[in-house]
Amino acid sequence: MEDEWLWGWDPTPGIVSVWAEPDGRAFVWRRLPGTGALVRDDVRFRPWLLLASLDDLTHLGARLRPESEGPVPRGVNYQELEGPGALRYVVRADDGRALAAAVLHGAARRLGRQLGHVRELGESAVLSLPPEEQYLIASGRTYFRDLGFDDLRRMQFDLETTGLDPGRDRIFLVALREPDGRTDVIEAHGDGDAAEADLLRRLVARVRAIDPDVIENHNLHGFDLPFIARRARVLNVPLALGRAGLPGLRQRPASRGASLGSGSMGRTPDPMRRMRYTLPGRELIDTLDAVLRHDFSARDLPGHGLKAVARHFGLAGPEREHIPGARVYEVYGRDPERVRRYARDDVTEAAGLARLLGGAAFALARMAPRRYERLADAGPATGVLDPLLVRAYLRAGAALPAHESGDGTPHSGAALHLFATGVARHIVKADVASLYPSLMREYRIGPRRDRLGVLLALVDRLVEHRLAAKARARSAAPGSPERHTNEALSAAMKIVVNSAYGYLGAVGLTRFADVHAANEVTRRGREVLGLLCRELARRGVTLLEADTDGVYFAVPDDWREADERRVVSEVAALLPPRVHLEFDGRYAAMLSHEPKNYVLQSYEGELILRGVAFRSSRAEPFGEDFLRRALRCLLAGDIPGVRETYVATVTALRRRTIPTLDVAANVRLKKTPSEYLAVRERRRELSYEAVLASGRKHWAAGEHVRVYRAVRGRAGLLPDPDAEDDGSARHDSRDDGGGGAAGEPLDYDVDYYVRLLRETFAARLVRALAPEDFAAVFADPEQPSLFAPSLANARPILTVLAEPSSELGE
DNA sequence: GCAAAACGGGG
DNA sequence: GTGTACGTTTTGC
Repeated sequence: MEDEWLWGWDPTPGIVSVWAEPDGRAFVWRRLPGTGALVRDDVRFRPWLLLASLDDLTHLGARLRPESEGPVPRGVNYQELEGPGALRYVVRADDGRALAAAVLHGAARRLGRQLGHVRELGESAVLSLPPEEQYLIASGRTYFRDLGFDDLRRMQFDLETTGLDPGRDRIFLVALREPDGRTDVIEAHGDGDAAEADLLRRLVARVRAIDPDVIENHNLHGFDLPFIARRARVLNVPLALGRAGLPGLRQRPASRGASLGSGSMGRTPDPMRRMRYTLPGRELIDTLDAVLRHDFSARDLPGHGLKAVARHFGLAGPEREHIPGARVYEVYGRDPERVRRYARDDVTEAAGLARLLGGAAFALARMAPRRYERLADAGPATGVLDPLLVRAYLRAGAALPAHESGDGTPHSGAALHLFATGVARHIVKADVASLYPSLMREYRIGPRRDRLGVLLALVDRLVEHRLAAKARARSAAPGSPERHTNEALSAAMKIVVNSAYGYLGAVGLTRFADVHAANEVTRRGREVLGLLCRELARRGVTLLEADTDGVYFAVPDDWREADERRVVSEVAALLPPRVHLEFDGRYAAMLSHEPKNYVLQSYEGELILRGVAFRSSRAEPFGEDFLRRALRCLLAGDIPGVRETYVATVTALRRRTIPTLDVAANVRLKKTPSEYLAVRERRRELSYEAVLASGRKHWAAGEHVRVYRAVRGRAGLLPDPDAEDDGSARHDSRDDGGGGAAGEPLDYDVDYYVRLLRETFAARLVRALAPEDFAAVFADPEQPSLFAPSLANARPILTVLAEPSSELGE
C-alpha cells in the first residue's frame, strides 16, 4: 500500500509524455524498453471530479447512478468514499465537459446564477484536476518507469534576438542542440518579415525532424517561448511544434514558485513573466526552475543567469564565447561567426545544466501523478505532496478533507541564537541533517486530519529510499548514468522530505495544513538545538551562533580535528534516535558580525562571506577588494596589516591610482528615458544623471552602465568595458597602475569614496576590534593623532553576548 | 531607519 | 484558465 502511495501501481514502462483532453481521450507516448523506439497509445479514460455533495447532480434523475451499476449513456456515475472528509463523492462520466456541464447546471439552479467553471464552487466543494492528472491518478501510472534520464530524447534551442521586446524586436538566429550533442545554428536571411517568418518555419521543421521528448533552455518559459509565440502570431506562422496532428504551442497559467515577477498594476504589466507553455507530446523544461530550486536550499549561486551558473558548476569551457546581451545583434553585424559560437555555447551550457540539475524533477515524475514539466516548476508542497496525498486517499477509497483555514493560532518559528560577536579561531560547524522531517518521524508528528497517516508514511519511505539511493550513487562510477540517476533520486526525495514540514505550516494553502503540528515540530527543533548547544558548551567549546538546525563554535587552540569530531559525536549520542548531529566542517577562523552574517576562513585560506552585510551585489570593486584583503589580515590576527590595507586604499584613492573603473558601480538602467524624466525633479538618481551628463538622451531599459560620483557633485559615466574587447576584461583591481589604461577620466570624488570606504566597508569589521583599536586602525592617515596607540600588540576581540545557559533558558 | 516597491531572467 | 502566494534588495521619505 505505502509503495503504491509513493510510486503509483501501474507497471507500464517508458512513458515520456501524456496529453489528455477533457473529452476522455488520452495520448500516451512511450519509449519501448530495449529498443527505445517511440510509440503512441491512444486510450480512453473516464474524467472525474471530487464533490462534497451530489445535490448539483440530482437533476440527472436516472442518469445519476452508483458506480457499481455500471456506466449510463450520457449520465454520471458516483462513488461515495469512506470516512470523514468534505470531498466524498467521486463522480465520473465518459466526457469531462458533459460532467462539468451537469454540475454547473445543477449549481446554477441551486444558486440562481451561472458559473463559468466548477472551480467557482470553491475548494471545499469540488476538486477538479487537469485531464492529464485525472488520467494519471486514476490509472496509477507515472512517467519514466524503467527509464533513465539519458534515455530521454532531449533537445535545446536558444534564440538570438535584436532586443528583449517581441513587440518590436526580431529573432535573427536560433542555436539548436540535438540529442546526440551536435549543435547547429539557423539564421534569418535578411532582416524583414519574410526572412524571420522563414526562420521560424525552419525552426519548427527542425524540431519536428529531431522529434524530442523534451525541449530545454534557460528561461525557456520566460523568454524563448513567449518570444516565439508572439513573433509567430505577428508573422502568421503556424507553430506546430507538438507531436502528431494535435494543437501547437498552448499557454497555461503560470504556476507558483518559479514564475518570476509580479507584473503588477500601475506600470505596464509584462505578460512574458507569467505564462507557461505546453505542447502535446513534448515536455517543456526551463533550467531556470531547476536552478531556483537548487539555490533555494544550497544558497551558493552568484546569480541565476545561465553564464553565472554554468561557470559556478564548471560547465563553461575555457573557450566560452561571451557577448553582453545588448550587443549581440550589433556584433552579429560585423562578426557573425562570433555570435554563432556564442549561441552554440549557450545551448551546450543549457544542456549541461539541464542534466546536472534536472534529474530531481525527472525523479519526481516517477512518483507524483503530474506531467514532468509541471513537476519541474512546481513548489514541492502543493505541487508534489498534494497530488501524492490525493492519489493515496482515492486509491484507499477514503474521503478527502477540503482546505481549511487556520484557527488563528500563530505559527512559531525556529531558534536563532547569537552567542558571541567578533573573531574566533578553530571553528567547527555541526548540524542536524533534515532536522524537521526527522522530528516528524521520531515523534510521529503529522497532520491531524490525515487519518490514513499518508504524509508520515511518505516521509518514512522517502527517507529510506533516499538513503538507499545515496548508497547506490556512492558505489556507482563517477559520471555514470547509474550514479546520476541515484543522485537525482536522492535530490528529489530530499526536496519532498524537506517540504513536508512546510506543507504542515502552510495554513490555508495546503489541504492537510496543521499549524499545531507545525508548531510542535519547531518546538521540538528549538529543544534539540538548545540541548545540543548546552551539551557542547559543557564540553568546553565557545558557542558563536546557532540557527535552526546548526551551530558554529570555537574550540580550544590545542584541540585536534579528532577532538572536534569526538565532541560532536558525544553530543550526537545524547539526541533522539532519528536526529543525527553531523560534523559539517571546520574552519581556521570566523568573524561573527550579526545573526546570519559572518565570514569564515578555511584552513586552505579561502574566505567565505555570508549574509547581506558581506554580500552587496553592486558594491564598488575597490571596496570589495579592500574588504577581502582586510578580512584576511584580521582573521590571521594581523591588526597592523588591516591598518596598512586601509592606509594603502585611502592613499591610493587620494593619489587617484585606483582606476575609476574600480570605484564605479555596475548598475542596470531600469527606467526608460521618459520614465526617468517624469520623476527626475522629485528625485535624481546618479545612474541616469551620469548617462544624461555624458550627452546621451537615449538608452534602453535594462542596459548596464558603470557610473561613479565625480568631483563637484557631477555624475560620471564610464565607457562600457565590454564594448569592443573579447569580453575577458573582467577588471582585476589592484592599486598598482596609474589610472585607466584607456585614458579614462580620474575625476572621481575622493572624499566621497574615502567616506564610503570607512562607513560602508570598514564598518563591517567593527565587531572585531576594541573601540580604541578600531578608531586607530581606521583613523585618517593624513590626520595622525598624537595619542595613537601602537597596534603592534592589538588583537581581534571576541565579545560574548550571552552565556549559553541564560540564552538557552536553563 | 523604515515601509513600500522593484526585482529576479532573457537579447 | 482567473486570482494570491516568495525572498531579497533597492528606493523613497
